[in-house]
Amino acid sequence: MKLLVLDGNSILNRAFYGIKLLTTKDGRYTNAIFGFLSMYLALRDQARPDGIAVAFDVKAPTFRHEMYSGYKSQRKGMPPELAEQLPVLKELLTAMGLRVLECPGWEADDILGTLAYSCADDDCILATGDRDALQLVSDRVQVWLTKTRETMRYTPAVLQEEYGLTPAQLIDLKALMGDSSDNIPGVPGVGQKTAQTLLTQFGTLENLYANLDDASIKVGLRAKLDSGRDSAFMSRELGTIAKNAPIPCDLASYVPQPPDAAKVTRMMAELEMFRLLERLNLPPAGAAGAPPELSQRNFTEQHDLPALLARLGERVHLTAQFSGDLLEGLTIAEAEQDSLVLCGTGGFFGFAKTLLESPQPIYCDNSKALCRWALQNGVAARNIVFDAALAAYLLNPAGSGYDAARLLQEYACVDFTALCAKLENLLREQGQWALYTEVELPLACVLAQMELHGFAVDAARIAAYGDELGERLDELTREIIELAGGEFNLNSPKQLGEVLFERLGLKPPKKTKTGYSTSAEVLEELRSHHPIIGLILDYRVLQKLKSTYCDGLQKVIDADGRVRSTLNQTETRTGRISSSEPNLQNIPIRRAEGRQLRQCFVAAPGHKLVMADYSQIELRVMAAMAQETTMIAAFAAGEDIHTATASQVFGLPPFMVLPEMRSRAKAVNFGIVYGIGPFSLAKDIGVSMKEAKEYIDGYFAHYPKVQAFRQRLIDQATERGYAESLFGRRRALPELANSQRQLREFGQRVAVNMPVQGTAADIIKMAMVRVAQRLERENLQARLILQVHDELILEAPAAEAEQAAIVLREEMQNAAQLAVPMLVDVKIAETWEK
DNA sequence: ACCCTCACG
DNA sequence: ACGTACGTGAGGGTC
Repeated sequence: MKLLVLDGNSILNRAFYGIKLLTTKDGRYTNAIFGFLSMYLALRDQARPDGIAVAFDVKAPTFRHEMYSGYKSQRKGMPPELAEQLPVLKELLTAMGLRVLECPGWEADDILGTLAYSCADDDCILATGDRDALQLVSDRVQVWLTKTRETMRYTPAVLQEEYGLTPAQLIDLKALMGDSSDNIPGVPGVGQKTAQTLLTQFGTLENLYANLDDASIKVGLRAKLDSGRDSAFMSRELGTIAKNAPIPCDLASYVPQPPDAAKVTRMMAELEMFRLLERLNLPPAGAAGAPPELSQRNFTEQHDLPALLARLGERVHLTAQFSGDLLEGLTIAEAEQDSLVLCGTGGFFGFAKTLLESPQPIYCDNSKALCRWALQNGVAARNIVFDAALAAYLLNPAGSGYDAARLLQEYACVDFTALCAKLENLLREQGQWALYTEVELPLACVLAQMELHGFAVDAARIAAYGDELGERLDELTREIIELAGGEFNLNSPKQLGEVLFERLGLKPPKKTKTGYSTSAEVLEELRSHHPIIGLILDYRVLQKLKSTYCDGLQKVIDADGRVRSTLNQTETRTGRISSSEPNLQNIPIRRAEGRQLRQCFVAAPGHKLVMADYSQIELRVMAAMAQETTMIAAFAAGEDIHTATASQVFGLPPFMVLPEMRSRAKAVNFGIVYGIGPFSLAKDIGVSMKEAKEYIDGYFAHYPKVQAFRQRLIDQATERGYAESLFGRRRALPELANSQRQLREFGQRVAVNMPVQGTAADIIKMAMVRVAQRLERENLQARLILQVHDELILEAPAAEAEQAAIVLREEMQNAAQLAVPMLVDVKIAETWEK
């Protein structure tokens, strides 16, 4: 049998802090209960257990308090908003027929441990938000670590991969590190990295201490370990989860009882959780009908593919289920019928390959993931003709998610086949079909290839730079604390604000919603008032570089020395691509200190980076769309557009434009695209609002078509309810009809900005598709590896670099024919910095 | 989750 | 009186 055990307190806590505080009409807090139940339902559906137990802590002291008087002594009680939800949840779970376990003198952890231990011949899943439970993992026991967004499933193999340790060694790991939240002492100054290395080398705490004189342990570390010996062993005892809590170990007694439907319904109605009530499969409380769902038949055995394909007819509609890079299942939809779910059992790979390579057009819901899988597995998936997520994104880029289940509800379709048909019709009706088939759909496969290819990094150099920053930060921290006259956490804006504006008595120039602002802008104003300010500004810069870039990047370097970002195609409201985990679109460049990081992004041995960026793409797009002849002429003549603008606005010939004038004109040029006003322009370039207004007026006087264009965009968007790029990308703008002036004005700025930013996004996307196609056509080895909004980076064998540069330039310049030339700067180098 | 801050285009 | 320039993602702190 399979047992699911939930760590009630841990999951409730996650839910409470992970979800915004909500109250019912009569003022009862429900967020934690809601979050808990959502998580429970998700866990139940994924685990499909036979038995379920929910374990809670009780307030009474435990055996750990007897062992160690300081144990959790500083722990704060739970906030009242959470405390009031706890008894309600327990009552509800009991009414649902679930076994709620509490055991005075024992923590919920120990109940988990005991049940896991009881499952000698059964499968057990422990669901908790607490990493401590990982020590319980075994061949039969999985720990599902619930984070707010996702659940990580831990098996011994996953543990080995992540920590390089066995479950039992995790106890020793914690013993060395200590646990400040439990107030458990470890060896002071030993961090996770050090502890991991020691345990990998020595296996256990005992063995480590038996070999403390081993030459591989540095002197300082040895002294730390030696003086922390008692703490470490004490900590291990406290951190070991018990397996003998006095609870029933008869697993059959955990099979859920029939729920008290009336009581559950009443309680859930009082908590105003009607949707969740439906998901519990109890009689509904009177409200709303259930959303349409795919009903499914499960097929785990191998199938007769030709017969299936024949039955499906011309088109194959499928949704794919991935677990990381692993294709776990394919759900094949048949119109007006139940869907077929095929899972990864024997013969599944061959089945999936044949299906994806079959000549029938494939309609899917995540073509990028499918392309990735195909590329990784030597499968030629050339027939993907439709991606529901991409279609829905083009129809509405402001959606909160584009998975098939969500879209089925949103578009009120009975099955995936119907959904695809509906989305296709809408795209055609709205004139977005070309953008869809010629840009977004082929781009998905290009992005898949880019994600897989990754960007090579010089790991040693990142590490060395991180260390250097660490030393400089330590030094700065010392100086700042000394000037501040006492310890505080200078990563905390709240504490920093208190130090600056209360302890040191500086005048706060600006407040945020929640307190004093300590942004760089504010600090810059205060720079001359106290020597600490300059140091804090320096600290901020270095801290950002170290934490986000040095430390952050090092965490995600793959074994082959490359970083692989996720390139999100359905994320932004303007049509841009975004990059995450890691974000490679915001690697520093503007300051010298940050630019060093770009030197860490390199071409693989024997290769070169070929980098190209569009010069002023958004301004060119705007000039072309506005048909502003003066500006178009300046671009056509190859003039420096900021100097040309300054020359217009200041009424001087270009050679008389001073650097100051050019930089002001540049600020106006940028600002115009964002719908800037005098206030912000004044702030940006440090002039009076009056002067800023004169610049803007002067700008429009010399570029009247730009002003007319802006007005036209606003009028059109207001009339139609959406803004639109040159190639038909849309963004709905309900803000334009809002009664609040502030929101309306925001809508107007977006109505101007989106068509410009969106058109630029369209163009570089077209370029990416063209580049990828041409590289393939010309049998070049060069590959796209990154896009940064107006920049494309290729990695090419050194011998191919020149040719790749030509391809890149031509395809980018010719991606779209506008009334202005698209100028592209191309560079070939070893690193991203040059 | 949300805020603040800051990195990029 | 209030807010005031678009689009992102990540880290750290706090609730």
